[in-house]
Parts: sequence; structure tokens; C-alpha cells
Amino acid sequence: MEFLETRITDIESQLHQAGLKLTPQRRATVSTLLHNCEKHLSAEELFTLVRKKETDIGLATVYRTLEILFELGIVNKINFEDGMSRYDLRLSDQGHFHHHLLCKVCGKVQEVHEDLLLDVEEEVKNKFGFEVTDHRLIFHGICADCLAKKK
Amino acid sequence: MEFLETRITDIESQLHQAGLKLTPQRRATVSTLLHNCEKHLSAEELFTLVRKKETDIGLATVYRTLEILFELGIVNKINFEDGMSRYDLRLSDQGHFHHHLLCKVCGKVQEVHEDLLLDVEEEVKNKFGFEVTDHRLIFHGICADCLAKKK
DNA sequence: AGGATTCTGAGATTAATTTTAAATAAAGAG
DNA sequence: CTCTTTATTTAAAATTAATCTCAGAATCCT
Ligand SMILES: [Zn+2]
Ligand SMILES: [Zn+2]
Ligand SMILES: [Zn+2]
Ligand SMILES: [Zn+2]
Repeated sequence: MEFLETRITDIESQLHQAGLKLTPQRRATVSTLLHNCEKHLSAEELFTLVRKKETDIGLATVYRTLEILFELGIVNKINFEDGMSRYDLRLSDQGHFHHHLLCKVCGKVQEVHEDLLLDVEEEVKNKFGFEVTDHRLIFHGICADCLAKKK
Repeated sequence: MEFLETRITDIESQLHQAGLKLTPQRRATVSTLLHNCEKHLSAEELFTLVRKKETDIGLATVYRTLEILFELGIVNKINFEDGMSRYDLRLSDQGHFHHHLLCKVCGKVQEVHEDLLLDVEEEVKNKFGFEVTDHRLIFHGICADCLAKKK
């Protein structure tokens, strides 16, 4: 769990550069997010988790913290069309957003970290003159587990 | 404007197959959507447009109609992370969702109708055993117009 | 006509998110 | 170490998109 602290210190300096502080509440929020980075938590879900460690925090603060982290490009805000935004840490070395596989049978969300879109972005640039800086890609379908069960 | 009527008749029979009716309110909603198919209207925006033609319609009906059309696969529901769902007609011959280019300078949304992801889906199938049935792809970046102005 | 079914508008309701206002904590200057 | 400023917090209120309720209207079937 060494690198988690490193990551938090990292985020702290990003906040400082923007004239913001890493308060205990924000630290708890970021830490909880780091410990659950593959879960795509909603603000409320994150809130209940954070509360277990840092009881002195309100839901609005979690929302505000997430908004700040989003503005700074530290977290991603994803919408799986289930009625609320979900949050996801952007890996520091990744320029691009990772992709998601959303199983319509069991609801599981799987991550794809390979950037599969470089060719496609090249094509978009050539055909439309559009300069891509980021992307959102969600595949809907049936995951390996559910396919296996089906048979 | 010939083909629009054809399309509406088309949709009417799809509704009938599902035991539903194309009421005047639904007709007005569909028609307005057809006339603004490239605009990615929200439910409220669509409602105010529909109201100009068919004054006897409520917001709930527009929401209900959009939900039905979505269930039948006639419209797409897209989330551009601006706080509400936007709706989009699915072209009858397209199995897959089309893609969008979202300019972060002027906010314009451009459509890409080529399916650029066939190879990528193949890779997802091979690597993860995930069977893709549909996808959502949004490119964020700067459109050709805004790039030109910048210089 | 009469009865079942589907639809509708208006307003009430829900749930996610944002804002407000007053209190608190931290940072900087002298 | 005070005074001052600025950033942050909480809890409650407000906002907003979306859904639900329900009594009345339209449509369909016989
Ligand atoms: Zn599954
Ligand atoms: Zn993710
Ligand atoms: Zn579109
Ligand atoms: Zn632009």
C-alpha cells in the first residue's frame, strides 16, 4: 500500500497548484477512491464508504471533491445510464480514458486498458478534421461468464 | 419531406406490432424528432418544439413516448454528461449506434455514421470473451471549425 | 350502447446534484 | 503570536431531470 500514499501526495500537489487544499475530508475521499478504483462507485456509494473512516464528512463534500478531482482530470465521470454518475481514477500515465465492457445480463463492468482507438482517431482526424483529445467507449454485450452459463 | 411520412408509417406499424397506438401526441413527437434528427434534443427541448405544433400535449407524454421508442430500438438515448439524456433517431438500416464527435470549444456535436469499431469488437471478443451487441463511442476534442479559427 | 383497454395531462413525487448561509479551519502578513 | 483573508465545511434548502399517480378521454371489441 506504499504507492497509494505516493499517489495521494501526488494529488495533493496537483490540488496545491490549483490553489486548493487537501483537507482531511478530501484526503479520506481520495483514499477511499484509491482503495476501490475498479468499482466505479457512485457519489453516494463512495460517501457511505468514506463515512466508515472519516465520520465527520457530509455528502455535499463528497460531491464537491469529486467535482474538483474531475475538473483537474484526476477522476473520470462515467455514465452507465443507470441514473447517476460513477467515478473512476484516471491512471497517471494514461493519456486516454480506458474503456468499459458492460454486461447486460449480470450488470458487471469490466475495464479494458489497452487503447484500441489509435487507428480510429487517425481516421477521424483525416476524414473530419477533428482533433481528438479523449474518448468514451462503452461496449454493451454479454460477458464471458454469462456466455458460459448460457450453454 | 416524402420519406418522413414513410418513416412515420414505418414506426406506426412497429408500434402496432407491440400492441401500441400512434396517437396524435405520439405522432407529433415522432414527427418533431424526425425533423430535428441531427440535433440531439433533450426531452424538455423536444417538448417545447412539439408544443408549437400540437398544443395538447404534456411533458409526461413526451417522456413516455421517448421511453417506448427507446424500448423498441427506434431512438437512442445518449448521455453527453450535461445533466440530461438526449435523443437521437436510429437509422433503420444501422445495426449499431453511430458515433459522436463532441467539440469542447463550441459544444457542437457531429455524427459519424461509419462503423469504425468492427476490428476493435473482434479484439474484445478474442481477448475477453465478451460478445459485443452494441457500443457507445464519443470522441472529445476540437472540431475542424474551431481548429481553423484558432490559427 | 357497454365494457375492456390504452392513453393522456396536470400535478405530485422521487432521487441526484447543487446551492446557500453560517460556522470552522487554515494560511499569510505584520 | 494576533489580525485578516481565503478556502472549506456542514446541514438544510433548492433545483432539476425523470417518473409516477390517477381521474378523465379516446379507442377498440362485441
Ligand atoms: Zn455477465
Ligand atoms: Zn473504469
Ligand atoms: Zn447522433
Ligand atoms: Zn468546435
